[in-house]
Amino acid sequence: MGRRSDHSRAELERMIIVEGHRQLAEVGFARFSAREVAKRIGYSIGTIYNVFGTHDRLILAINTRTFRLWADHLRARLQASDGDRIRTLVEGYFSFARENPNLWMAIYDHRLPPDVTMPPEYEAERAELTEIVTKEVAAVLPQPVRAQAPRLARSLIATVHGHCTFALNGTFALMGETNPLELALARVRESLKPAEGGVGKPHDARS
Amino acid sequence: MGRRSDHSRAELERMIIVEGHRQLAEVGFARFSAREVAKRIGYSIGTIYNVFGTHDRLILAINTRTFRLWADHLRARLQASDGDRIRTLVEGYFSFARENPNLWMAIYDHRLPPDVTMPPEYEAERAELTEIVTKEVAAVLPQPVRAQAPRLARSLIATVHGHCTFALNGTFALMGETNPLELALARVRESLKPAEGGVGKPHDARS
DNA sequence: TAAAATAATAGACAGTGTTCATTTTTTTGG
DNA sequence: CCAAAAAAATGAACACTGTCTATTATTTTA
Repeated sequence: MGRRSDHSRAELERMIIVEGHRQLAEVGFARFSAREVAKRIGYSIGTIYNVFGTHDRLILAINTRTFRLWADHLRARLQASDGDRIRTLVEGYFSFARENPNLWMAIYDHRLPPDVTMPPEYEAERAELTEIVTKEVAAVLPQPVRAQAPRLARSLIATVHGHCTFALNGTFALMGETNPLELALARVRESLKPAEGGVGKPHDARS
Repeated sequence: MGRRSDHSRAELERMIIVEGHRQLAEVGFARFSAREVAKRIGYSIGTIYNVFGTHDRLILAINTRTFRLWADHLRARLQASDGDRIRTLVEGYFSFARENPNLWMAIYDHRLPPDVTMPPEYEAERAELTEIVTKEVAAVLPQPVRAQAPRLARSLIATVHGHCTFALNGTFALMGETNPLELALARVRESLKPAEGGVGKPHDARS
């Protein structure tokens, strides 16, 4: 068979990614199957490999989509924020992960072999996410230290990421921790404290 | 065949775990194969399943071993510490992960299905690791807030974990970060600062 | 309309985890 | 010492996986 109905190559690619996304969200990274994706959209396994070449590239494409949805999620939250944009950011990080656990975890479950290079869209989407955070961090830092915003943002992302990971994978539950989100926020607040309110100025750091 | 040479059941179990550990360290979680482990110790695949019952339980047993080695690593480092035990702890966390990337990552790569319960030794070994950190954090906290040591320790572990994850999986490299360890240590120092030196006392927080 | 290019197929291959009837070995009891 | 019971080990079979590729079908082009 050749081209079926009126799907262009780009449309087919999109179909596969969308269905793959649905699959991945449903069964998780470990049970994801390219064959099953093909079956569900009425194509054969060969087509998937004609389009994406390899399992890794398919996952990469799906994860790129997850990054975009995640960034959208954060932007929407920030737009509706009550003013405490740092809290909004941390809550947005957590809520996306909690609402899409399999998709979120898949981003970190997937370790690509050293011979596979990341597609530029993947890196771009990822960079955008970092940028969203960096912007907010910079806005909260006083002029003299604002230049350190990128590095501090990286560190705070890692901090929140660690807390979110432990929240989703059960580590915190094992430790007896019941409120990972507030814990993460407390850490972030600490790091921004000397900046947010100026040195010495009292600050309502909730625990 | 029945019992071969003089291996008791416990010895066989140990053989499998040791070889599995070696395998996992070599090829990583994604490429790990129970069949290969069996082959390498001169047994058939059936024996592995007679002993461990399932792939998940085998991984769990191997990861339990990793936890014990990790705790040993930290204890040894602490014993040889120059006095800055918090730094020693953070460095110990990172160095173990860096020296055993596949083993360390496998701990978090492995998501066990909800019907599988963790063996008690697994939880115990994990709790011990937490305890090591909690002890050091408590030692550094002043009396009035010492009761908060367990919760703060959990949070700091998550913080360091996040930084270590990004260091190993390439996220920090993508972000342009070249010194994840010092970044993590800076965050930990911040959280312990009001405690370590008392409020207002100057403190040598390196960045 | 014939030829070239493109798209899609599905069988084959080498793996995987898992199960289990069968065989081998060891232990036990008389 | 040897037969019967218990324990240990086997490996073929099953249903899956990712990957490759020769074949077939369709579309586009000239």
